[in-house]
Amino acid sequence: MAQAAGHSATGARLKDVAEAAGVSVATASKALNNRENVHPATRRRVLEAAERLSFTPNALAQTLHSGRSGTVGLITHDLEGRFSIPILMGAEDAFGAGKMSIFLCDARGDAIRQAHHLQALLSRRVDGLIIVGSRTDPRPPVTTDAPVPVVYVYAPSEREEDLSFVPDNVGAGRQVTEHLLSLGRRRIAHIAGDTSYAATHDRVEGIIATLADAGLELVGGKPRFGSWSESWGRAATTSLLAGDPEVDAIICGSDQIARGVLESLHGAGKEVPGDIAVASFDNWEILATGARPQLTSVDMGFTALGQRAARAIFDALAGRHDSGVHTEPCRLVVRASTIGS
Amino acid sequence: MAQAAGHSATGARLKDVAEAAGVSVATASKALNNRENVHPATRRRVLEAAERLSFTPNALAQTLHSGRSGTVGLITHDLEGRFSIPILMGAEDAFGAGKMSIFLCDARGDAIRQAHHLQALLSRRVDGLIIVGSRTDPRPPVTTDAPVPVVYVYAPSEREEDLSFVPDNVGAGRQVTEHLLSLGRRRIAHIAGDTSYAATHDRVEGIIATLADAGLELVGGKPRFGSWSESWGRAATTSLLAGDPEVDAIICGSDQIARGVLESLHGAGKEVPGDIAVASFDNWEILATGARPQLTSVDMGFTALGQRAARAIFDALAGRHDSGVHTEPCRLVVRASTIGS
DNA sequence: AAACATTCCGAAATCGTTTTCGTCCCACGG
DNA sequence: CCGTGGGACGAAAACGATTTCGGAATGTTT
Repeated sequence: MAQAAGHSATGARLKDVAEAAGVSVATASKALNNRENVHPATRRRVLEAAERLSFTPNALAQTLHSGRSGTVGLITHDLEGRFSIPILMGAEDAFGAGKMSIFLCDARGDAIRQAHHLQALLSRRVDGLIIVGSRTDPRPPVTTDAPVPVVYVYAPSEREEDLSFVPDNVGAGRQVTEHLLSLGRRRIAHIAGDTSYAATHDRVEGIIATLADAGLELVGGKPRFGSWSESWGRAATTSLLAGDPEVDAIICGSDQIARGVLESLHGAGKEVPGDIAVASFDNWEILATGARPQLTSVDMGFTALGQRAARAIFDALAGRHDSGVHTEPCRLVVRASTIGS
Repeated sequence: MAQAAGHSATGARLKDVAEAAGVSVATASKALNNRENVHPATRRRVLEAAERLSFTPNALAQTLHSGRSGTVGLITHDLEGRFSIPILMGAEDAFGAGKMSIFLCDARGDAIRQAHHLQALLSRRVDGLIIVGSRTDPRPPVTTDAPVPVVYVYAPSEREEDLSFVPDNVGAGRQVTEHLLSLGRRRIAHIAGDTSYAATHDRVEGIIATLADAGLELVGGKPRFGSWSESWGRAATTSLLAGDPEVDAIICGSDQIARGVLESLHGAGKEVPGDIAVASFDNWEILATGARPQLTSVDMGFTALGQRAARAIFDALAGRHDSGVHTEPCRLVVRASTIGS
């Protein structure tokens, strides 16, 4: 039991460095932090000692003293990491390499778990919080009186005073529609996703508005709502071709739906994009580039969202507060399903 | 500049609670931590005060004093979060709700970034480290003298003294082969993934050994190596059918490959699983359940790996050290691509 | 040589918590 | 009535770093 755990040597403390260099801890601290009033020779001795002992400052003690931990918490509700990993990476980038570390916690859509993680993060004195939702519908704020800046990503907060960043789904709908129109497609159908999602309706809005600007409307008059699945894509395509065989482009609510659509079109003997062009949303690489032909898809820009969130926290920390729901532009990635070779 | 930042109220400190309750901080601490020698009435007063001020102990100060942070670091090299998120969730589960928090950092396969994250985590005094690789090939240890227990997951460390947990790819190959044999399939082919991956060869080993036990060998005599892509699945299937048209089952190196295989089989007019059964590895839900028919696939058990890693860190913290590469069993998930309705 | 300005350095306070010792007071037995 | 034991509480020392402020040593003027 009381055996030597071996790991007791938690590394050198500043005190050890100071002793090795023959100075006080105060001087050692100043030397290491490039404070003034330290003799060059002394500084050198301290630096050497620190190097020799491979000294690493205890970030906890630093935080305790300064009140800043150089840490932000990221609470996600995204079970697959589909959103959170790119957002995490974007945030890490924006925080400049090494200046900040990110605590990622998975709340799994559970309010209890979320509350627990929130309190754990705050008690570790994170300097900011990023909350990632799993859908773009507004959600209740995670707290109303956090002592640090909070930024919502993907799912905006219902509170106006809060700051949120979401992808521009309406714009995404516009972009993909304009792309198809520019290719000369005029009989465009939309096989949408789950109608309970705000993202679904935003995309529809962008699509319909763009068509209207061109004096057109959707084939069949309205979108076909269903679910975010390949099987829905297959089923919808079958019924679409039966009812409106002259369609020349299909916008799909997601890459998954598009995969089903492609399969059905292939089975029906339709050429893509020769007979019918196919485009979708999400740009989920594994699905979009695995498809045949590869899918034209709108990238939702998760990395950019993460960067925006990180910068917003930086700004808030500097006293520049912001609020409201900000939309971030998406990016159309054109592949062979719309402009075949 | 020097304007009130607004967030100065970092919450109540123990000192505030003590004053509100009319006791010393020492007594307040004892009351909150259920130490003895505190009068019940006093304890009640303290608890009420803490409640009223919504007091949250500063975990940093606690860690500084106790040396235990209740935190583990998870450094991942998995860009997509495909492995790390399930592993993270498994670890969180094993650490009992709320006892431990997990710091997730993405090193993106970059040694510099990894070193930086390592030092950041250690300086925050994590109690343990979990290192997640992106492939099962042995990798150089992240450090040789960490002051805390380190566990490698998915990619094992090259050092024998280190502790690693990896999925049992050989066993996975066995399981899927036995499944097909039990269904009466005898002419089994294997369209494998990238030959540079250790996982590829482990799976091949399991498959060939199991076939040998049954007095069989692979159709074509050996696996067909390629890449982890749908297009490879399509291409390999075409050449396979041309050379060995009597094949009655195909084991695919990944779900992605399987998707390509299914598509080619469909195009060739083969029924799945009527004419040919298809099975694969990874059980990537989005791919496996979206396929038609849905894919029988071997789940690599990431969550279980995360749990094992967490328990190992717990054990090491308790003085029970372990080492070597431990394999964790995988789980065959049977779907329609092998046992059609 | 005295007065003064410069450097350079160290003692001590601070951050918020836990824990170890005292100290105080009350009740009890002798 | 006095000594004693023990329960309740508080002062203070950790934990490891930063920062303020005062003091010592050196150098520069008259």
